[in-house]
Amino acid sequence: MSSRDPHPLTAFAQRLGSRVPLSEPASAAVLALPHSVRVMPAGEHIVRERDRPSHCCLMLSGFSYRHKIVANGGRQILAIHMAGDMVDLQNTFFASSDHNVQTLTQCEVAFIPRTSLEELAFSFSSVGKAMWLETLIDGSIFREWIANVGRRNAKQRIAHFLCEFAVRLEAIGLGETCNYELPMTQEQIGDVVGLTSVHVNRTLMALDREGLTERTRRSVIILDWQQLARAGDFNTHYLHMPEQPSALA
Amino acid sequence: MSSRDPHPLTAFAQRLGSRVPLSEPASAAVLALPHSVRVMPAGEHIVRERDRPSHCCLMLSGFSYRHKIVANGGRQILAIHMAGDMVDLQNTFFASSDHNVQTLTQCEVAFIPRTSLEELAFSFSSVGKAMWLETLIDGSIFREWIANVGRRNAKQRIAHFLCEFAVRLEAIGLGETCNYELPMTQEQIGDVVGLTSVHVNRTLMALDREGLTERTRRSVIILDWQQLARAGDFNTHYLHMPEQPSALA
DNA sequence: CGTGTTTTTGACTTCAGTCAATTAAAGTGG
DNA sequence: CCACTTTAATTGACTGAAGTCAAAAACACG
Repeated sequence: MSSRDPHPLTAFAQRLGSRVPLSEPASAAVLALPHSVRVMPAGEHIVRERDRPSHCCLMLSGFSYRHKIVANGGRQILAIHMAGDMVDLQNTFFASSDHNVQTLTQCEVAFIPRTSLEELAFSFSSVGKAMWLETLIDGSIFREWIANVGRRNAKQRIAHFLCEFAVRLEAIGLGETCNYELPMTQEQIGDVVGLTSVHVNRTLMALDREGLTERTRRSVIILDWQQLARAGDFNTHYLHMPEQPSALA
Repeated sequence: MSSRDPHPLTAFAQRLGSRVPLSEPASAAVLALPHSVRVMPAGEHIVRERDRPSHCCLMLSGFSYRHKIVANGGRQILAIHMAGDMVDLQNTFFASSDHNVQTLTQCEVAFIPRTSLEELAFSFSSVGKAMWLETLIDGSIFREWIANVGRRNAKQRIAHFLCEFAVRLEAIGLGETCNYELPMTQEQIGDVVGLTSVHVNRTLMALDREGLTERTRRSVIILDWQQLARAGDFNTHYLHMPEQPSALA
């Protein structure tokens, strides 16, 4: 997943293959996708609302986020993306993007022409199905976030987010479930869960005080996974992972 | 869209065709999909969480909704579906559903075997692309709902929902944008926008008092569309409609 | 008509937001 | 390595939007 990988698209091919088994030629076709790799600094826009992106962007390393700005200037983060995620399948088929995508940390991203991706999806139905599944899983996560923000209180929302991030990180082999770096400010966490940074701070400290977590700066240690998952009403079902991660078996 | 339609799938074929132009044979293949039509009473489950649906369900008439139940028993509605919507593309490709789908009113639904739909999608890339677009639009609406529930206040959330419902209804030729039936109780509206029924009631009455709407029981009359859209921070962009409805031009 | 929803209203509570100040950490350039 | 700036985290006092509880009024429906 780093720039020293033999081929930048290997991780992507593996991800697709974990959804739907890919034949040799299908797998080769994925790796043969035309692409250009770029390193982007933190805080840079990958896609802006109203853009018509001609390229789809695949995360190779680092973290990015999608967000919308609402009337009073408030920002809502809609998704966090990490290595292996196709950031912009959502927008490439639309006339124009309905939201922004921005890097959270420094990122390596591979830009793939929309048309090549589309051709590939329809020449290899296994690849097409795997890509479709990816977008369906994105949708499933969106639904869980609607429920998180709409019907859970501050403690539940934040605990849920901490669990989701942990599980997704582990699924791609970065960091352990119970000890990881969360590359976000408390303000950004607030924009994920629909709270103010002040209240995020108070809630995070309460989780620490209750012995569920232990934070130092950006590092999160989950001391009691079971408790935190219970507190956050968290369950991996909606992530539709190929296999359950060990910690939750 | 009613049972007196010559063919129950006509509306669906038209919907797909409005996303991506369909050739004669592609269109014929859509109409040739095996299916069985059922009339379901209000309040019935179409899909339950953890189900593995073998059929995908297409709305022919009536309204249904997806929802999740959270830890404290609260319910969050994730989407409202109306005639022409594919209700369960989301779940048919997963091992098991991650949420419930239930009828809101009496509905006519066509059940289509998952496998037939999948075959069709990959034998006609136009159909496949149109279906993919449908799921991407669902995703776009989910994202807007995250922002609605996460970052807007009660008045904005409800105004936004009233606008969205109006536009979607008009897009399928049921009711006018500014005068329609909303087939939901205030409790259900609350479950859409993440508020209690009491607060929904107070907010709806405030909109009436301000002269933006006029309600009698389930009927909604929008007296000032511009104002209501502004109040709800509503903009049709995220609906990615083939053409803009007249009222918003 | 009576019965069960649904809507409406009022009084009171609470969770989360606001505003503002303080502390801590992370860079930055000399 | 140290002053200097900037950004992020933390804390406190106060406010306010939305929730809770409970009862009354208005409908819908058999």
